[in-house]
Amino acid sequence: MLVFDEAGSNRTAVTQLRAYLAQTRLPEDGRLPPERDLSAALGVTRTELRKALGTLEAEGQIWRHVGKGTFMGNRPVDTLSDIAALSKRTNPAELMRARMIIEPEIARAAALTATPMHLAELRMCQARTREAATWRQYETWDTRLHRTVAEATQNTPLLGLFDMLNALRRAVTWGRLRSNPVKPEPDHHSFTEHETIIAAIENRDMNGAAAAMRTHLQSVERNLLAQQSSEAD
Amino acid sequence: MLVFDEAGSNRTAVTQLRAYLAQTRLPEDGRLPPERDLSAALGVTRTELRKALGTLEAEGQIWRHVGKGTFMGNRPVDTLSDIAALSKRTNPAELMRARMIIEPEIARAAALTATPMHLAELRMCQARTREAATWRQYETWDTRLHRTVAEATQNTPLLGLFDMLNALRRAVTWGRLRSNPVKPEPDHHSFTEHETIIAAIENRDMNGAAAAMRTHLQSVERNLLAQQSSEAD
DNA sequence: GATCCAACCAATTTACGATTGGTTGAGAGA
DNA sequence: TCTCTCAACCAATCGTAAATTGGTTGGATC
Repeated sequence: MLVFDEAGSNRTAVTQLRAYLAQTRLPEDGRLPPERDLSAALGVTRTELRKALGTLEAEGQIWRHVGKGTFMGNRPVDTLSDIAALSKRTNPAELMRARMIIEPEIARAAALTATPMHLAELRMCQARTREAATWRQYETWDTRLHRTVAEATQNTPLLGLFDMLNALRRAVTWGRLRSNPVKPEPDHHSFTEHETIIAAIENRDMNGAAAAMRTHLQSVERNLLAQQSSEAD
Repeated sequence: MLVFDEAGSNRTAVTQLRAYLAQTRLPEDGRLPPERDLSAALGVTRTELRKALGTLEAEGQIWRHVGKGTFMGNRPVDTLSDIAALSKRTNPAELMRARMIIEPEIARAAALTATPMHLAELRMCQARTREAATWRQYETWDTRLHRTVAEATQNTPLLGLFDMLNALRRAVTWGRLRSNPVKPEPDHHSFTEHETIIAAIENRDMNGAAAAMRTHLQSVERNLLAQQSSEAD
């Protein structure tokens, strides 16, 4: 089945179709008539018309979709920058992979651009997580710590991406119940890992910051898998 | 009208409602029964129930919306408007830095997960950019090429982040006019750079893909600085 | 005077038939 | 035997109408 061949018996159909598209005033959305109508209008069979449409589609001049119709121009991309829609089409594992890809790079950038003010806030957040009396408090300061890293990049779009990831995280793991109501243990893995991240940023160690963040997220992932109801980091 | 007062005659309703929420196993989305059903189930009048619901809503424990229903947890935020807000607080240079941080990592991930279908589409997009008769057509296929790389990661959240960056790009550079109306020259830097990126992904060369994407974006940035009205990539 | 109740309102979801591009298989025609 | 045609069918989508749901109102009830 070859759709690029215009030299075959469908040459007339393609030619007729091209002429039709050139002459006809299309509606605002660039939609052309249904195949059944169009084949009758051009006086060709639907099979022939579909071959011609296939040719034009391969050329990128039109695009088609079941139930929608056939349209002039390029196929529009279905953007999914909507949190709610996105959260329904993903899962915690996929989201974790995305974090593992993005957040180390944010930490790397932060190591380059963090100001003393950011470093002070990072230290403050770290202290608060250690002092936390409940998991709820811990999560609050942990979230702020991670966001401060993103703020330290001093890059507004990057911070926006981070916020989007965070919003997704809330939406995806929504409805969970934390099984462990007590506060985090003093030897919780996150404490030392946070320390490593902050130290690397202080030392302007970009590779170290990225690596430390990656290690941290891997620990979080392990915890997430081991204990489904807890995704603290 | 005071919704925080539990000492009034609606105390029983609030108490009953709290007991109901504690005992009942809610559906996955945290939606609780319609007011009419719930009032009957709890044996209280709808007016009373609505008072109690108002109390819990003021406490932030539930949220309601006409036509949707009543749900546990915090009202979800719509980050859709954030694009517009973000675009006002950033600039092309900052956005370019964010792309330089994110997109190489997307290319790296794509090198690992791209399917033959993705590779074929990448090749197709590349051919179309070379055939483009106008800058408009070129940009269309260039955008699709870059998005195909993001799709090749097969990671929904990552694709969402990429779309957000793209939406930002459109918003930030909105209103520009390309000064050069002719089509891209055959030796445009992007052609060979795209080739390098695609080849690296085909060879499963993760580091190569990331490096090639970084190199490409650096070229784009140079062009952006040299010729303000052109940000083709 | 407060509460209850029924009806109504507007936003949203659900249900269902019609439409549309895509596919299959029998039959005609060469 | 091979190709084309035609009709039917399939699944995704659209359009519309009915049902659902939180919010509001006004008279009835205690």
